Amino acid sequence: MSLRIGELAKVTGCQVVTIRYYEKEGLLHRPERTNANYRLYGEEDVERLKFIRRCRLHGMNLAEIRDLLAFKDNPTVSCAWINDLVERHIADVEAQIASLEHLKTHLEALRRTCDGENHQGCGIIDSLDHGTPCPYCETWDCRAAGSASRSGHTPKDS
Amino acid sequence: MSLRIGELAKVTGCQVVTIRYYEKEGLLHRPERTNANYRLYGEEDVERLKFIRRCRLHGMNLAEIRDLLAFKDNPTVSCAWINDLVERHIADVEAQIASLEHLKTHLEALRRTCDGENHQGCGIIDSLDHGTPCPYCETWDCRAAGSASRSGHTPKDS
DNA sequence: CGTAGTGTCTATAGCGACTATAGAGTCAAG
DNA sequence: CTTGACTCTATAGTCGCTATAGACACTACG
Repeated sequence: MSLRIGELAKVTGCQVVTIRYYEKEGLLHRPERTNANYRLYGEEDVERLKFIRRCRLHGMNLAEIRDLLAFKDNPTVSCAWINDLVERHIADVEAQIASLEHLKTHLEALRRTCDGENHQGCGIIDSLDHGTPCPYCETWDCRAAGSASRSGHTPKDS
Repeated sequence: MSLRIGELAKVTGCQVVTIRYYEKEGLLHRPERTNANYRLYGEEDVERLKFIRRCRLHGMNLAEIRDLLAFKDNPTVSCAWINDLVERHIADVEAQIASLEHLKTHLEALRRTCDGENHQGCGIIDSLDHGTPCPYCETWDCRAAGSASRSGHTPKDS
């Protein structure tokens, strides 16, 4: 039961290029090759890749997944740090939610400042021009990138 | 009243390198220069940069901000698209929040699967190994990057 | 006058997790 | 023998910065 990379992609829902990328990053082992130099994967590889994808769905980054895989391959020490990892992720996710909730209230306030008729300039542009009424946000250390803040919502040096 | 780049950075809370980056990206105009080739900024530049930063805090990306600045510089057409833009951002933020809420429930379930004592292997690793009990997430099209999903939480090809 | 410290300049590379592209080789079916 | 689908490697691009290197400018101090 050997799969080529396209078949592995299909059964795991992962892109072919991403599989090669994971190999390059050391998350997946280097698989056997056919005579034509095609990669050949077995059941273990399928499970390993599924594990990786599940971790990604849980918001873990590749470095964390590398650590988890290393532990899985060789569970010598206590797994307490894995609990800590999950705890940190929960806290991080909570912070992101709070940040996004706050952003949402701002965007909703912004939307209400213009009726889209442009008879007297755009109310949204005006609001953006004159700052927000929220004292918290004036110093909001938000490094949002289209997807809003990662760093949370901490006021900085007032 | 002319500011050098470091002073502009200070009054706007923006990094010096970021200011230069915005100039390169065409968001800020090319400023005057001193004899020593130092950039010199005026009041207008301060306001323009503050506008940009406010937009970033509202989760807008640089392309969107470029459009907003172009409109501000030359508000000829209807501003209805700005309303649409804000609406889209609100929808996007809502989707992200929903996705993160869902992720949070998963992480909390995950945390409960291990007591950190490692007497019989790690429960968290086991859970990650065997998939999640949530049928929704099995096909979760989540492109999470540490900061969780951007693309939302849409089941794909069941 | 020299020098130390700070600020500025340009150009280039790195981050993370992919994604896209180019150009070549492999293989089965018609 | 050609077509098309698949695979290979290597490299560059995405986004919004951030970091680094090496050079120049300016002020203060001795």
